[in-house]
Amino acid sequence: MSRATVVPVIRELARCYQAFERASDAHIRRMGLTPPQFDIVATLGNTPGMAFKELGSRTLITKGTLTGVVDRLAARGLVERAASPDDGRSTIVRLTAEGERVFREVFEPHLAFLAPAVESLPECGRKDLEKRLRQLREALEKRSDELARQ
Amino acid sequence: MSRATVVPVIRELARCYQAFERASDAHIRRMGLTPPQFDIVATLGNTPGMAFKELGSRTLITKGTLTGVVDRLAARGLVERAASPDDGRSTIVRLTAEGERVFREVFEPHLAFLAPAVESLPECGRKDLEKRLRQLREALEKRSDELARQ
DNA sequence: GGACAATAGTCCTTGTTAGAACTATTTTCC
DNA sequence: GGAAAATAGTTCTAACAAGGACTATTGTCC
Repeated sequence: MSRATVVPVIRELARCYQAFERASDAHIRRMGLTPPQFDIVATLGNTPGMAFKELGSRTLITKGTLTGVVDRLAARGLVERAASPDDGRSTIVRLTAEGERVFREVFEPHLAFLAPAVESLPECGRKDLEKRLRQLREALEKRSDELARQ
Repeated sequence: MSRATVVPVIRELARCYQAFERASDAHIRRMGLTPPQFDIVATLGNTPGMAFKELGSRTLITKGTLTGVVDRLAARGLVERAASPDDGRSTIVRLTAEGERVFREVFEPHLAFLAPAVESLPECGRKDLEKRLRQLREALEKRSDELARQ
């Protein structure tokens, strides 16, 4: 019974996200970054930097992965680590001047690249979509919680 | 101008998909498979097997990655390779008897696990969501094509 | 019918991913 | 104020991911 209901929604969700990823990733790679690297640079843009912990929770990149991504960005001179003044365990990550330059060069153009697709939906369609996606997300998060509690 | 329009939709899409992935992956891993392995087993279930090429295009796993995933499933005895009778270059992948058993044990229960989340949306909400996701996907695919053509 | 382009899989490299073990620091609480 | 719990990052392992080089076949077309 559940199959006929569940599969089409999940399939469209997965296909739509994968279409987004394919378009987005291809554009990002053309600009010389990997998708997680772009995510980090975009998150750090227009901020004074932030702790690993916060950067990870904003980008949904787990700490073990984040170390490596930040290492590669640091090796390219786009970000730097600094000791936190408040907490000796914590490390602040921030864009270098070169990182700021890349951010400016890459962030808005990427949104501009995606805009035509999003704007092809009518205004009310975008609002609908946002609302339904939020509902489904909340329901899925509840399933995760229930699984974790078992 | 584009930023205020584009970001919220993309954010909800990404968050919803990631919530799906988190829930789905956690459940799949509990059943002893990785997500790509589940994808392969689910795709091969109720079929006589198929070529690498087709399996890759159905699961959106690229050939280089697929070799490794199939290797690991074969090592666990869930799938097997067979020469194609039609084309000497082609290899057929199919479930073993054990793979069929795992498919039956894992596929429907996974849908049943996801069902409560999807069914928390009203019927009309699901239809709406599917429609909007399809529209957005088509527009995103167009962006990919336009990028590739440049 | 034989050179030559196209195709199917494998292998390799670089990067991402989660999660667990580990170290160093901080917080909590008796 | 000191032991114990919690927390922040790093390191490690196994797996996935894309894409390009490579091998073996098959198809094409003069």
